[in-house]
This record gives sequence, structure tokens and C-alpha cells, in this order.
Amino acid sequence: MESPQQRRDRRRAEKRRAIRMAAVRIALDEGIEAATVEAISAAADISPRTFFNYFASKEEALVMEPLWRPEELIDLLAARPADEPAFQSLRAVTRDLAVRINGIWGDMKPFIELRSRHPELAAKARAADETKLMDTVFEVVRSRPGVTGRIHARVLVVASFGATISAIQESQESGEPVERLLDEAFALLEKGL
Amino acid sequence: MESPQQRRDRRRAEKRRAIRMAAVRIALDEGIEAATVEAISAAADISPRTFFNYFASKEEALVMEPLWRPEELIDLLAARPADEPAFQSLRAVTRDLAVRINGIWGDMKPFIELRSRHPELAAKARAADETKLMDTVFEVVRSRPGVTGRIHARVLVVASFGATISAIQESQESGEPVERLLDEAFALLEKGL
DNA sequence: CGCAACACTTGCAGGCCGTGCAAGCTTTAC
DNA sequence: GTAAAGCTTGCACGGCCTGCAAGTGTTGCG
Repeated sequence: MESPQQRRDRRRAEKRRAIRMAAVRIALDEGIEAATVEAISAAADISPRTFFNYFASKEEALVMEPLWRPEELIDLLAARPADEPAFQSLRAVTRDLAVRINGIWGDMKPFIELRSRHPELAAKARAADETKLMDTVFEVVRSRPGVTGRIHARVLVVASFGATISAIQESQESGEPVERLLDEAFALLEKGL
Repeated sequence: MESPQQRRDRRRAEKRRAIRMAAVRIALDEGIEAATVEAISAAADISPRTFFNYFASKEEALVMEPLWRPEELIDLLAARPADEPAFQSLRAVTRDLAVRINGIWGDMKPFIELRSRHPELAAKARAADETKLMDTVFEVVRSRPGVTGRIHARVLVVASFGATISAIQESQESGEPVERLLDEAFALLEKGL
């Protein structure tokens, strides 16, 4: 059975999704300046005030849900063998996560289209939680064997994230499979630039 | 002598700087929520409307001027030998530019302090012009010899930028010289992770 | 069932950001 | 000295976002 709490969570998630869809549809069909909170709320059949019970900002509704949450990433890293080199752990973990994209590729399409028309959307949204993501991973990587110092850890993290995002972006533009591009990117990093 | 246009430009730059200083001082002394456009304008002795003749947004006044402009970076890359490997060009250019930081370290201090208290400031400001910066460099790197494809170029750029920013951040936190950390970071990338 | 606790939605009021416009003022050009 | 060009400012307005309190549904329990 479904507990009342689960029920509430599910309905909430559904409504959040519905609002998002309305927002993106307006932004794509009528231009981003037409996607005001008022217009989105009307389309989603809620009051403008309620919109902010679901999203902390208008922008949040116009970008896709982040693919990775910090806690999840930390769990996955912790699940790797403790003596595995940090670089290989990052490689394995980001590969697992990136592959998940293939399953939701269809859902991502409108967001990708919108982002390509308005790059500032992705930039701002990304910066906010991506730096936090990298900071948390940085803390994990620091304590791995073979990591000689803080700058080493920083470079490992920033290069791995960069490779992952590059592969995803390139895959979106060229249509090549994410896995192949990801392997190519990490192989370059492994063998040296 | 000074042409009238130069004179105007200079006065404008001075005023911009003065407004910035007022903004950062308020944000540091009284908290960031006290740094409203109204308060900043009053402190800088201009009208709130005029504030927006100098800055497109309030945030712009609270972060430091970007260290690198795209055109400048492209010029510097173009000045490198055309047959130099892309990685070495990036290494040399970012090193030159990063060293410039040592000359303006003092001016940067308030901004660094403010950014450390409010990370979202740096995140948003950075994302906006940093992605544009990387896109332009990407185009240059793509046409360098030895760059085998788009993903190769992407990884080169994102890793180099990541290394540079890591070195700068680490230097700010640890006090070690930027050059040393930069060398260490690029050496890691060169030999492979 | 009935009632109390809880969660969700909404309106209202208000602060803040950012922009177009037009009026005034200062500097520059001839 | 006068016209053109640039800068500053006030005004009005639209849009984002928040706290608060009132209203409406939902849940849990006797």
C-alpha cells in the first residue's frame, strides 16, 4: 500500500512536473519573456503565490532537475573499493550516472532546446549547485590514497566533472552515444594531455 | 594630452570603481542584504537610476571585474607558435594571465572576502561570462594541430580552465604562490591522472 | 462519526530589481 | 555663441519574491 506521506510526495512531484512542463512550453512557444510567473501559474492552474511553494525561483522551473544530488554521488563513491585510485572511482561513478541519461533523454529534449536558445539559464542554474557538488566530492577525494595534496584533489575533481559535462554536451550536439564520448574524454585525461 | 573621449572614459572608470567600492564596503560592513541599490547609490552619491547606467545588475557591482576578456585570450593564443601543441599554448597563456593576479592581489581582497561569505555571488557571475570564454577558446583550440576531434578540444579547454581556477582558489585559501600551484596542476594534467 | 492536528492553497501587502522615457544639465564641437 | 551630443535624474511601471494570516482540504484517533 501507499502511505499518506508517500501519497502526498507523489502528488507533489506530479504537480511540480506539471508546472515545469507548462513553464517550458510557454517559454518555447511564446518566447522566454512571455514565461512570467503569472503566465506559468495560469497555465498550470494555480495561483502565482502557490508557484513559489513548488519552486524557489522562476528559473528553477525552466531548467531540468539536476542529474546528480551530492548525497547520491558520495554514496556511490563510498561504495567503490577504498584502495581504488581516485581517478578510476570518479571515472566509474560518473559513467554509471551518465548512462542514466539515456533513459530520460526524451524528457530532456525540451529543456535542451530551451537552454540552447538561452544559455544564461543553464549557466546560472548550473553554477549554483554544481560548485556545491564539486566541493563535496572534493572532500571525499582528498582522503583517497595516492592523492598527494589539495591541488591534486582539486584537479582530479574539476577535470572529471569537466570531462563528464563535455561528453554530455557533445553528445547532445552530435548525437553520438554518451558512453563512447565519456570513455574518450576520460582516456585523454588518463594518458595525459 | 588627453582627448575628450579619453577623459570621459577615465572619469567613467573612476566612478564605476567608486560605486563598486561603496557597494562592497556596505555588503561587508552591514551584511549583503543591506547592500540594496538604494543604499549603494546613496553611499556613492548618485541616484538609483544612475547606478544602472554603470552596472547592468546589482550583482555586477559586487564581484570583481573579470580577469580575462575573450578577445584578449584569443589574441594571446594567436600569438603562440601555430605548431605548438594546444595544451602547451593553453598552459603558457593561462600562466601569463594568472601571474597578473599578483599585481592586483590587494584590490581583490575585499571581493574575495565577500565571495567567501556568499558563494552564490561568484557562482552566478562566473557562469555567465566563463561559459562564453570557454566557447571562444574552444573554437581556437579545435583548429590546432594534434587535436583529434571535438571532444578532445573540449577536454583540453575544460581541463585547462579547471586547473587554472583551482590554482587560483587554492592560492587564495592557502596563501601559496599562484605560479607554483598552477605549474603543479598543469603537470598533473600533462602526465595523466 | 466527530474533532483536533496538520498540510496545502491563496490573497494581500510590500520590498526590491531593472527599464523606457522624457526633461534638464554639462560638456564638446564648430 | 550656439547647436549637438552625452550624462544624470525623476517618474512610472512591470516583474520577482516573501511573510503573514485566513481559508480549505486531509489525516489520525477516540
